[in-house]
Amino acid sequence: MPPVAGRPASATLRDVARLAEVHPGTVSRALNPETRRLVNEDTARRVIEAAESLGYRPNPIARGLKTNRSYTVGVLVPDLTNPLFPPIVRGIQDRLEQAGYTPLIANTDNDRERERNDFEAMRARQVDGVITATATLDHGVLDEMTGTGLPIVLVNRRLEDGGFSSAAADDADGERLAVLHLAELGHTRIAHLGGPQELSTGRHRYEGFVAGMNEAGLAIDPALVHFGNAFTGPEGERLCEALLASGAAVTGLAAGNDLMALGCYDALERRGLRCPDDISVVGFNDMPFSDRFDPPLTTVAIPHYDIWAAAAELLLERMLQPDEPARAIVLPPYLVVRKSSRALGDA
Amino acid sequence: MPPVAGRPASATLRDVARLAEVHPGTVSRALNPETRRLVNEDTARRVIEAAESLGYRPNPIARGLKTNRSYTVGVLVPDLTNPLFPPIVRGIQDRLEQAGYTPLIANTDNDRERERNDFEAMRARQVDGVITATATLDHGVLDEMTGTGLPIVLVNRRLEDGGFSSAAADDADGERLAVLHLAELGHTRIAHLGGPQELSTGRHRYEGFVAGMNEAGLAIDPALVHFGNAFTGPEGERLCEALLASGAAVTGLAAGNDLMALGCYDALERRGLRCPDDISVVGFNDMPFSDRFDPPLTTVAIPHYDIWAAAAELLLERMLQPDEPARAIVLPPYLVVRKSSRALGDA
DNA sequence: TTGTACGCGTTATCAC
DNA sequence: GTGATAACGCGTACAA
Repeated sequence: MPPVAGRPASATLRDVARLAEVHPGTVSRALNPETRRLVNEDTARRVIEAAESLGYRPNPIARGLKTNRSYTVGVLVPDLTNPLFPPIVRGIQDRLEQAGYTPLIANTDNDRERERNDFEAMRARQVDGVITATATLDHGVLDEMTGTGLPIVLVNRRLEDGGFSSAAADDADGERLAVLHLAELGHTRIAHLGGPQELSTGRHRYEGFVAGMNEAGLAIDPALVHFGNAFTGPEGERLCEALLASGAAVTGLAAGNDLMALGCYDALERRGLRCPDDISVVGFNDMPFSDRFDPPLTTVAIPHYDIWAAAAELLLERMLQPDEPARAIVLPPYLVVRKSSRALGDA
Repeated sequence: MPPVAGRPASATLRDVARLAEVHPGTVSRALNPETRRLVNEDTARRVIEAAESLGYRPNPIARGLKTNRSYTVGVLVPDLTNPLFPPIVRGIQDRLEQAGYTPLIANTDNDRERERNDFEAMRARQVDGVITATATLDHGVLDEMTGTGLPIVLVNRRLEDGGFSSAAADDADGERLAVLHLAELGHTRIAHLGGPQELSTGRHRYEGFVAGMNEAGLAIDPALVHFGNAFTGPEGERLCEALLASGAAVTGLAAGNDLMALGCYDALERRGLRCPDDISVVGFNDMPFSDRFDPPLTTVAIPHYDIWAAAAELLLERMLQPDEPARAIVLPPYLVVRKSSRALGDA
């Protein structure tokens, strides 16, 4: 024996059987709601009482060995410290727990290698399904995932081809709302400092930007459109810095997300510009505390909790009926106007 | 068979054995680093090759059934959406994963019932240990936990009696720093709007407040000391509101934590008072984005990541050597001065 | 050095 | 309606 401690022994099916004076098989049937009807009511009651008096808890490990299911699902998140994700994890957890599943959460750190590792670790833990929101996910990893035959649900990103179920906000429509908001305020020189275009999120928001500009009858100046390598504050700062340095005339800024918008705040401040007096900024996500920033951020809100509840729902669906076709759920975003945007010339 | 899908069949020990033309037992030995020395080098190599070619992954479920260990640890967190916790979860995860453990994370929502449920669910999943930071944890639940014999580590709270290991910041010293900072700025009418006194966190911070006041040679006015029922924004707002309504003269405010400080901002604003012009506010925790608030919050920072890394370390310790005495690790906090505090009369 | 055999706790499939 | 038995995948005494 290695010098490691096991867990304290706890009551097993057999212990209950002994106490109730029935066969272990009967105990199994009596305790499982699915099969309880197969057993005499009195016997069942006796078994249940015995189980309770012993504080019996079925061992999911043993059960999993037999049923080939772990009642565990993996949740891949790029970065838990991004305030965007915790509410999300909550949504998933709430729904899954109530269906008897336990989520296994992993930070991929937007690192491909870690992503692959985490996925493998989850497979090894016999997860029954995976929900993933990792950003760097390329087709390589996804193909690998598909190959495993595991039910998988994508969150916040959609794949046109693959047979993945997905739950996401309508990013394009959200960005469109942001642009129209700026246009209504009289802005015409509107920039888009977006996220990576390899990500559906980044691409759709850019498409929404284009759509909004067209709808408002505004021309898109290529000099005002730039894409970052990540949806982070530093990237937003870098992009904004470059934009300002270029001397381009800008009065409105549609950032890829709230973190990038925050980065823009920093760049503006460094240049002695003020938001919204000199430049209006609109974010995306309505992340927690965005109402607390200085100035409070005008942003596009998306129903995070709902998205993840939907993702959990989709996963349950696919785990129960793997042969049904994949579904894509798209939820509507909405604009939250705060103090980082104001009418042009309204200083 | 119920209408549920199992996981796709994957290679088992036996498959590897067949391919390598040895007995399954030999495969087990060859693949386990601990026992590899018992097997012929050539055979081992053949086995390993076979395993790789089949993409074999040992089934932790089966392994756990045998070894009575799951290589899984539970992490109980009060509220993942409090930005305080995610970095923390990261710290734990990083350390545990590198030791081969997978964390099982649960939100207790500061709800006793949920807390108990989550703990039970973890026990059922055969976790090898538990790290808990839940606030409402009373002795009842803790006793129950002790009764199970599971290795348990407390985070951010210490229990004088129980034989629990714990990792926490020196809350008292932190609050002392906050008070001394205000005193140095010339404030003499300093209030403490603290958290629940049933929690060691709340109590220690109050003690630190008292210590700091004494050290600064200031009198403590009971009318300026109030405790909330929770470490939340609304509670901070309620307390501050009441304090202001009482007409007490105050110029400095030491809040129970950053969230409560934020609540104070709201109460001040509603009364037409300005921070720091009229009242200086100091928070606790230096939670993410506290530098982004309006005004940026002066607060006591604690080494979150370190605390949780330490917690992970302690848990590993206790899992490997359950008979060693429990240890309490206390880490030093430090002050982060921003714009929510200023010298008295310096408006 | 390797094979054998059993058991971990549970469920499924038979009999009875 | 219930009992007996095998099997899930792996680890490990014990025998060879």
